[in-house]
Amino acid sequence: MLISIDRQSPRPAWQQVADELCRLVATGALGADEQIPSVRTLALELAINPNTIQKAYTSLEAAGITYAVAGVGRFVSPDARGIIATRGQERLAELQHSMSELVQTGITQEQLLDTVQAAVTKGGQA
Amino acid sequence: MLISIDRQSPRPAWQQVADELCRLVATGALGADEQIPSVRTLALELAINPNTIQKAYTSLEAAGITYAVAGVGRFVSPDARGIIATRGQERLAELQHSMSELVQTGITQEQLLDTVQAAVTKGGQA
Amino acid sequence: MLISIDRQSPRPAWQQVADELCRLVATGALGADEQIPSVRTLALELAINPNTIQKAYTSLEAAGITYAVAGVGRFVSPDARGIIATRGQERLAELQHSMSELVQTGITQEQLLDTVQAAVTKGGQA
Amino acid sequence: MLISIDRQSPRPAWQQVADELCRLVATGALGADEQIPSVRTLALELAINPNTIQKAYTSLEAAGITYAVAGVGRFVSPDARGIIATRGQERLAELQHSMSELVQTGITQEQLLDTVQAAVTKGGQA
DNA sequence: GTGGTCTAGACCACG
DNA sequence: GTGGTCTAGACCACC
Repeated sequence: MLISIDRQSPRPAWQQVADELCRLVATGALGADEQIPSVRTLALELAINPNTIQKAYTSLEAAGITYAVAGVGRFVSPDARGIIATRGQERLAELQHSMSELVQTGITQEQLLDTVQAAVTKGGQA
Repeated sequence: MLISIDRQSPRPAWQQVADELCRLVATGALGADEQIPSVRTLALELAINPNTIQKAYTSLEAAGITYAVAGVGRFVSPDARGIIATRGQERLAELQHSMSELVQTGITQEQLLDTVQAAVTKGGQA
Repeated sequence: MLISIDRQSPRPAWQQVADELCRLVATGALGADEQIPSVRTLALELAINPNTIQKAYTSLEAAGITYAVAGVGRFVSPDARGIIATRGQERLAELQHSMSELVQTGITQEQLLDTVQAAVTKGGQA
Repeated sequence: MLISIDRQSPRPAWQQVADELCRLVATGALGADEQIPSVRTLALELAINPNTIQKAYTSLEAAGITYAVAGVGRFVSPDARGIIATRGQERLAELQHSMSELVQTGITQEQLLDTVQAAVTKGGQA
């Protein structure tokens, strides 16, 4: 379970956990109906409070990305990838907003294109 | 002064105020050594507590973007634009990170380039 | 925690608190990633308003000397000592300026050297 | 009247004016019983509020460094240099305190001695 | 009038 | 429990 969180990040820990799980699903490391670690297990592994994992799992379930089977465990929803893809479109819209702000402060189109290029190269490798 | 803040936003009010001031400086609406509204004036105008404005102004001064003259007022620092430009570069690095994450979830390079195009168009008009 | 502030001093309380923390880091009493007292705890101990401590801590964080983990606490930044050392160099430059002014009013080099000697003796003991 | 003040300095303007006059007396540019500029004149020259000059002059008179002759003007006291020299001793004590603090943060005696050397050289030239 | 500091008390998110 | 934000109102120094 290649999950890691940054405790110094301003981003809440529970959100980082949820994001990481989404990433594993998006990259195919976690397939449909595959089981994800229990709250207790993941809490021990990441050395953070179980409540934090619980909150992350609750948000994932609310979004329809996972489903729980009482007494058995949690599993990746069949349509998880679709939901995550939709979220990606929303984040893209936010990115556009950030970029247009940067343009106003003097960032050129060329710099943005270079950044895209670097991001694609970096993201493709990983 | 063309400053407005969104009280619904999760972003702290004081940060929004600071951002708006930065924007005015970046776009050239506020030049070097130009006076900015007093704490009380802006507080009245935006209908928020003076301490919140004070916090915004303190952060700007800590960043070297403005300077205060006791009993007189606050002014835009001569090297404010340079500092803001530097910040832009840092935000660009963060954007790259976000983009590489999106690439992993299936966003294509073409979609990113379209987003850049839209952002430049939108940012250039404003 | 061996922190004490002088309420009579013209120096703001929040700055005194920040200075004391820096001193503890500089002397090694507080090591990297070590936790510092919570806002409320220190406020009770020093019998001043929590907001004043908060202001001190915010300034330390802005300077990169500490970092906060939401819901957990504040910790000494790994490069805190380096930052404090840099600040020391800046204060040294200010001291030089003060000294050259004193020289103009008739203070001799010998008197300055005696002062340095006394300061080193005093500072070394503490 | 080689007087200049720094409006961006955290040091109050009236104190800067008083300091500058002290400096002129200490260096001998202004001799005993010599007349100093009127409040109005100096205010115009420095382009600052007359009240500020007034405050500076009041503090100088309270310290016995100048004396006023009603309807005529203000003049340097005969014992002005002595008073300023005494003040220098007090500032020296403050400097010692600052230096001992710096020593605690890791500044070495050698660095301090170098600083003294530089200050003497710089102050002697001026 | 200006900025700066401090107090008191409230609310929220995070863990 | 932690830190972060916001409000309300007070006092001070400076110009």
